[in-house]
Amino acid sequence: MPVGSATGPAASPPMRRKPGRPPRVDATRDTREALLRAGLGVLTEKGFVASGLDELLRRVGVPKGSFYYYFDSKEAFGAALIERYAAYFARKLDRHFLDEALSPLARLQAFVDDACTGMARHAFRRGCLVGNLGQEIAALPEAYRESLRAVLADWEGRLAGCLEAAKEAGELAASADCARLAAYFWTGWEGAVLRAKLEGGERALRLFAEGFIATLPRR
Amino acid sequence: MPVGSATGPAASPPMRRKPGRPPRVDATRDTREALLRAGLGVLTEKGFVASGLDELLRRVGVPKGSFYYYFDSKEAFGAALIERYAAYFARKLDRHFLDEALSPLARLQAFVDDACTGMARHAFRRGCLVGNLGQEIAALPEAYRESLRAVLADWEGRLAGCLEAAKEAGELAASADCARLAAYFWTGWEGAVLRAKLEGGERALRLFAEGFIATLPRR
DNA sequence: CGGAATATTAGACCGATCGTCTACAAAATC
DNA sequence: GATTTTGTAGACGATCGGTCTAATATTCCG
Repeated sequence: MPVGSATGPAASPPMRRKPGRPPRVDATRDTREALLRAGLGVLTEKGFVASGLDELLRRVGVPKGSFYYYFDSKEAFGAALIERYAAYFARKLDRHFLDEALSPLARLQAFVDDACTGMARHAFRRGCLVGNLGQEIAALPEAYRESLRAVLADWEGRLAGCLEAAKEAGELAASADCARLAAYFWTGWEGAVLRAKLEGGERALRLFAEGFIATLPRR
Repeated sequence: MPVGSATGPAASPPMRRKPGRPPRVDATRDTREALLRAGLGVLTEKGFVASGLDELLRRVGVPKGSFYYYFDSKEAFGAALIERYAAYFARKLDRHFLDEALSPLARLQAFVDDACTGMARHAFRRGCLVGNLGQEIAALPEAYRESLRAVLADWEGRLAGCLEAAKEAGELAASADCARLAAYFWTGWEGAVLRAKLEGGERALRLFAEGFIATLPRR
C-alpha cells in the first residue's frame, strides 16, 4: 500500500512557513488537521456513506471550499482517514504489544482494556473505522478494499508478533499457529466492536476477548 | 419485539381476494413481495443508508407510488426487512440445528457450510443484514437497535439449544456455558461475515468457524 | 350491467442534502 | 506593488427520501 505522501506535513518539524491565510486566530488549529480529526469521529460513528460533508464542515466551522482545497474528493478524504487511522492504531498496538513490562498475554489483555475504555469514552457510539468501512465496502470506492485488507493484515502481523513472544515466554504452546490465531482474533474482534456499538456496552468486547484468551493453546 | 402484524398477508392461505389491479400478468409477482425480496438483496449488500429507494424501485420496476402504498416510509420498509430476514434466518437455523440426522456439532458445521455456499452464491457481495445495519446503527432509526439486538438474542437461543444437545451427546463438556458460547459465536461470526465480504472469499468464515469448534470445551 | 367503492399504479413535485466547482480575498514573495 | 500562492466563500446541479394528486383496474352491490 502506498504510504506517506497523501497524509501531508504534520506541521511541526522544519517545513516551509505557511504563506496563505494566517494560522488562524487559534494557533493550534490547522484546518486540514481539524477536518481529519473530526472526520475520524464522524466516520467511526456513522460510516462513510451516512457521513455528510455539510455536517462535518459545520462541526469544524470550515466552508466547503476549504475542504476541497485540502482534499480532491470525499473519496480522497476517506483514503486519508484510513491511512491516519491505520497509523494511529499501529502506534496503539505497538505501545501495548511491545510493552516489556508486561507478559505477552497480559499485553493483549491491556490492549483489550484500553479498547474498552476508549469505546466507553465515546459512549460506545464510535466503532472501528476499518469495520465500518469494511461493512459498507460494496458501496465504497473499490480502492478502499485493498487498503482495508492491508490494514487488517498489518494488525495481524503485530498481534502475531506478540503471540510469538507469548510462545517464547511459555504462555503459549510451541505448536500454536500465531498468524492464524491473530487472524482469528481480529476477525472476531471486529464483530465484537460492532456488537458493543449495537448494545451500547462493553459486554461483547469482554466476552470475545475472554473467550479468545481462555481458549488459547497453553501447551 | 412486536411481531406478525406488519409483515402482512403472505397471499397464500385464506384471505380476502385482492380487489385492485390484477395479480399482474406475472402471477408469481406480488409487488410488495418483490420489493421485500429485492430490498433484502440491496440492503444486505450496501446497508440501509447507501441503498436508495429510486434504485430499488428501478430494479423491481415499480413506481414510487406503489412503494409508499405498501410501506409508510423507508424506515418502515427497513423494519419489515429486519423482521423478514429474522424469520428467514430462524428457519435456516432450525433446519440445521434441529436436524436429528446429524450430531449436534455436525449440525453447526452444516450451518457454516451452508453459509459459505450462500455467500459464494452472491460472490461474497452480500453479507448479513443484522451486521450491516448494526454497523451503521448510529445513523439509523433508534427503533432498529432493539430489533437487531432481539434478532441476535434469538439466534443465540437457537445455537445454545444446539450446544445443549451437544452436551447431552457427549460432544461438549458438561460444564460448558452454552449461552455464553453461543453469544461468543455470533459475535465473532458477524466479524467473519464482514471480513469475508471485504476479502471476497470464504476464508474468514472457515477460519472463525474452525477456530470456534476446535476450541470448544470437550470434557 | 352499471355505477360506487376500493386497491393500486403513475410520476410530478418539494425541501434537504449530496459532492463539485468557480470566483474571490488575504499573505507571502519578488 | 504586482504577482503568485494559499485559503475561503458559497453558488450550483444532481439526487435523495418523502408526499401528494390524478388516473386506472377491479370488485362489490344493486
